[in-house]
Amino acid sequence: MPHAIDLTKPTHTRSFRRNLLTWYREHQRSLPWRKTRDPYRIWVSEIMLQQTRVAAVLEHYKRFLKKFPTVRHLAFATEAEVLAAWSGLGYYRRARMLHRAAKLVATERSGRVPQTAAELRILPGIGRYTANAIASIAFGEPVAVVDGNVERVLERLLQKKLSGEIVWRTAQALLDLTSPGDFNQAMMELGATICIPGVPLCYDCPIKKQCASRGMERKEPPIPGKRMRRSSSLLLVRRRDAILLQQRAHNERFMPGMWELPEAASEIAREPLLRVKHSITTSDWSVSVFSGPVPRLALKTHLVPLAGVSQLPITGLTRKILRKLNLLS
DNA sequence: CAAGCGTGGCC
DNA sequence: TGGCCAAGCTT
Repeated sequence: MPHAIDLTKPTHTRSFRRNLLTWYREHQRSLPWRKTRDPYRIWVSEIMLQQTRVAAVLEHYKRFLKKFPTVRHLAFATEAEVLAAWSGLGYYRRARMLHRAAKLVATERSGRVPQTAAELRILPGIGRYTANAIASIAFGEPVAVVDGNVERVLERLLQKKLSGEIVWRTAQALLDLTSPGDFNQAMMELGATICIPGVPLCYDCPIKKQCASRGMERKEPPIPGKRMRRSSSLLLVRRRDAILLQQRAHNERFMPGMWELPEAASEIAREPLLRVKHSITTSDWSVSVFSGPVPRLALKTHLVPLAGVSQLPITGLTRKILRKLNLLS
């Protein structure tokens, strides 16, 4: 009968680290941010990966770094350029804060990215997780990370709820001090590919012998949150190779300054060009897109050449619609 | 500390 | 089809 891990026993923690790291080195996914130690590139990846799927990040990461290859390139870009490169990734506040932080690094640190978790933590958009991730992966600082994956892995491993500071202490106690970057990524990789939400794939788990809840079902707390269903009508105005876009006010709380299709009058009776479903944060939208004339009260609208649309920070919904209509690659 | 912030892919 | 997320941070 295998025994569950006891964090106070060095033989247990050693065995855990070895098994996890060996597994990680054999099974890790090949990802672009794992092929570099450039702190700026790792920083960008960590911000993009916040609450965002790897597949979605992959599409944007390469393009973003081609456009902004160094922290200085990013710092000297305009916010609109940065948001345009971020378009589709969501959580645009991340891009604004990354841009602000890059400006700080460029102007106050001669473009040198901070090399410790404590200094990284000061930059806008970098919290405890991100600071520790960059410091451990790029600089080998022995600081543990806790994200959704790590928390789930640890709670299953020890079969108990670990709240607040306790999770961080636990992660730190397990951390491999000689390869903190690989260890942190290994914990997250395990959570993302083996110790997944719902039913975990324990058969393939490298540390199952030490896991207290191995193979046991756990009931995830059901979240009641029901999203609101709403509908809207948008207008597609096309003049030769240009379309009409409208910029959201800069003082909007939600996606300020970003570009989208103007609203159509609600009483349009014709059939829409297109219907799309779109979910954002708290609402599920059913959107109808009509072709039509320039609306009378169109504030802050501009006729934008199709070739220039990709340079603008457009919302994800706008991107989705224009792609469906083959107006955007 | 809970709420708010976006999106596209998956089962 | 549609509910459920995914390498968090800020307020």
